[in-house]
Amino acid sequence: MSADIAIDQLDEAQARAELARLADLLAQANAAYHREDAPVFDDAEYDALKRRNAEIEMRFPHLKRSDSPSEQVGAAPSEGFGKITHAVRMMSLSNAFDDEDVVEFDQSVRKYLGAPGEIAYTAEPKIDGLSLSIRYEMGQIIHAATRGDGEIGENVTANALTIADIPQTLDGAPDVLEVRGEVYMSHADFAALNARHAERGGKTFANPRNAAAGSLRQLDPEITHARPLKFFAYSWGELSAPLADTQTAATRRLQALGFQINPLTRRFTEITDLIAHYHNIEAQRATLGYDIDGVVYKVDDLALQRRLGFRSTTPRWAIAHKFPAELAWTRLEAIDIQVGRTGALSPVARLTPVTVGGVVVSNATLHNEDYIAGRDSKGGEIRGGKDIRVGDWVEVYRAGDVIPKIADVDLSKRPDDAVPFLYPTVCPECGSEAIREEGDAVRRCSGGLICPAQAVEKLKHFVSRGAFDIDGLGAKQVEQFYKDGWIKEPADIFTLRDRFSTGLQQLKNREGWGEKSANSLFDAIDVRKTIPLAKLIFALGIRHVGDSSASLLATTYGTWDAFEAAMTEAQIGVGTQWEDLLAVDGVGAVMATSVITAFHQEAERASIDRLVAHLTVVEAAKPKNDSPVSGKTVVFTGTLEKMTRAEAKARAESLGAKVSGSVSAKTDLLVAGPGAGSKEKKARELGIETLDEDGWLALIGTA
DNA sequence: GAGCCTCGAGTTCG
DNA sequence: CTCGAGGCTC
Repeated sequence: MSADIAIDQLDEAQARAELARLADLLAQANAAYHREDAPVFDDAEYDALKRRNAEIEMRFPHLKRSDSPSEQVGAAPSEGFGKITHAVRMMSLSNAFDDEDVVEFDQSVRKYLGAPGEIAYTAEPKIDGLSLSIRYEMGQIIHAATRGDGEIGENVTANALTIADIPQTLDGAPDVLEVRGEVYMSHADFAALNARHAERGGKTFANPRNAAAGSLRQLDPEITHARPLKFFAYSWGELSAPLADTQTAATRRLQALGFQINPLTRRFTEITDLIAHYHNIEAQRATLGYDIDGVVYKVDDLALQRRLGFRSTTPRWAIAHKFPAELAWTRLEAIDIQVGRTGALSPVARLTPVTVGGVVVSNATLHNEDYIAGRDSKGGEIRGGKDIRVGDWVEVYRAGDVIPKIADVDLSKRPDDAVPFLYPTVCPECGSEAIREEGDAVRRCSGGLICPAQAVEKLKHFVSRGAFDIDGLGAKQVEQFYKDGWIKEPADIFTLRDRFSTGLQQLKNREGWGEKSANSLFDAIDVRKTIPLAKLIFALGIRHVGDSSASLLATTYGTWDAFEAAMTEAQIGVGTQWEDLLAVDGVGAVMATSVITAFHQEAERASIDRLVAHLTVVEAAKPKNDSPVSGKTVVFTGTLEKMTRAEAKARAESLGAKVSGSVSAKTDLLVAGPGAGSKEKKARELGIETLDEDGWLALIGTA
């Protein structure tokens, strides 16, 4: 059989046939494995097939099949890359900008754990590349995904396979292992790559990070193969068995499996030592041979990491201590005012283009009125109280290496005729009065939907990701349609097809629009006529109601009819509807007022009604959580010995319980430690179930 | 009332 | 990514 032919003796036709055969076999094997019935092959056989497949692909990259087994999981990417949902979310890290932030980090860890004694931390350079998660099952690489938004990343398996630092098979790994780390390019390789490109007259990359990102996201793996990418492992996602008890041991284990671990990783028990190591690494920055942008500290003990857990997007047990940002001087040419969806006037600095941290910056945010004036919103000084004037020389940096901001003003170079910036009190877009509420940092246009800028921004929000997300109808198209007078409010989107049976002709005549694209736009719009309640509420763009609050409202009220009826009947500050709204955990008076107002203002309400008439709104599912405490209100009292309050609360909430501070008739369960007093007495009077700490831990299954 | 945490709304460039 | 502010806890 062809399986016996050595790979380097295969001709093209044989290779093609062999790849087809392997794809078929491995697909069967995967199906069997995932159904957990009798595996077709044992591990060693599977392993050998997978390796053979990869090796043939390596030799004949152009023969690689679209359904290649090396890219298993998820749909075959038809356009660009397929998506992969991370089994375990890829978190980001919170940042420390100075030594004091690091001390505070340590204090918050200790406070959360409650007098834990000595705590060891690891410190490692933060590589400036892009993060990658690589999944292995039974020692075989299954897929590799970029971080994406943390939940869903892009399938770059074929490209990851070409990186020498990424093993294709692992010996002695847990059955399921997701290895996480950073893909990067060394300075030397970056320079050589750019030199090669320049020679051929091609475009060069601005910095190693862009080169690494551009290389990993090549659609043709052969190109990626020719790019010298490297990989450091530092973390993991899903695991079928623990790697070790500590961060240090776990990364050593990854090293033993064949991954590169950064050699400057150390373990310390004193914060002063962490900070000393930070400065040590900083001193070596120029000679490392690759870009780093800080040092990451992690609690070493994985049991403590587990106890500390996560905030919404960041772990409590790690922090990135960033190096000071790169700075550059340039001239401020103008200050423009943009008007946002809520009417907020935001100033933007137009700069003489300047390179900062490897990219050319020509705009920078100026935040608000006070920032320009050199005051913070409480009247204190920022930037030494220097105001910013058009014509000034300003020092620019990229906050978080992303958003350009102004750090300083050089008064010695200020032109004699420079005058303080006069912040407009009238909306530059519609001429309505722009009002700054007492105690508010932003000035807002009072024009509402009369203001074209607000109307357009609201429409852009309506079609954005997370809201209606209509394929082919992005910010640009919305702007154009608004200018044409075809779409003035969200409801107009859903009558486009009908109203433009004649207009289609016009649409087709416009550049970039053929009959096909116009029809696919209309189809994409029709698809979204059925919309989940949460997305609809979010799409309305009510101030103070974002993604998360919209979901909250949706699950609280369940249906559009219930929500709409409640908001219509509700009165601000009084009545049962108001009380019900405020009883929702996470809704306060400000948000409640904002929502109710939207449903009571005539024009806005009419617009909402016109929109909803076109839609089928999908009921919001009640959050189902089958933990024994989900939906229960729990109160903790007395001294907890195995966990701190914050920890107990976070754990209970992650299981779907609501944690309250005081016992009332609504309380379902009291957890009382030693020293419990009046709360326990009250619970007894009310006949509320009471448990001690061990009873609670047993109940939630972590005794 | 202060202090945390989370969310919302703003922003840049490739 | 950051700032400001809303909401909740102590």
